[in-house]
Amino acid sequence: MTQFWLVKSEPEAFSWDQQVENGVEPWTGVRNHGAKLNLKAMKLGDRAFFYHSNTGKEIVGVVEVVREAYPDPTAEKGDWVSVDMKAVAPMPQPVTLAAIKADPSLAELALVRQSRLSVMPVSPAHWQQLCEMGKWKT
DNA sequence: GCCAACGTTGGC
DNA sequence: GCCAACGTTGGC
Repeated sequence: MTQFWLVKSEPEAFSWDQQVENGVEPWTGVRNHGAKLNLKAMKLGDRAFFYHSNTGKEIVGVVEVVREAYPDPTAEKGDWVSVDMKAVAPMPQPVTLAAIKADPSLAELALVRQSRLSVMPVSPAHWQQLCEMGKWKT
């Protein structure tokens, strides 16, 4: 069964434009145990919102998992993992954090509740709602 | 094993 | 630039 996620990146470090340009890109550098567990739970074909933190603060696109968890090549020690993500398409209309926070039905979203978590699950209901807000065409 | 100090992330 | 949240480190 396909699951849904949200991954964050500071656009100064790695932006949606770079993801689109590269096509498939390893998602490395996660150094938080909660986020690591989420990476490990990702399956081929799962989709994730690509969120720009810090600058932008909005969901800008959708990516798909094309390789499941493997040891993070950028980790010098510890058993951190990476997955490979492929750009699917940009959000026709980016969904801002402000819009998410303004909607009471999204108050349970981990993005709102745990602002520091960089990889988090999104429930199917929330996924659908966020897609509608972003004018996502399925 | 507890807890204070400190560092990092991310929103404002 | 500030501050809240929270993870990590180190003394006891």
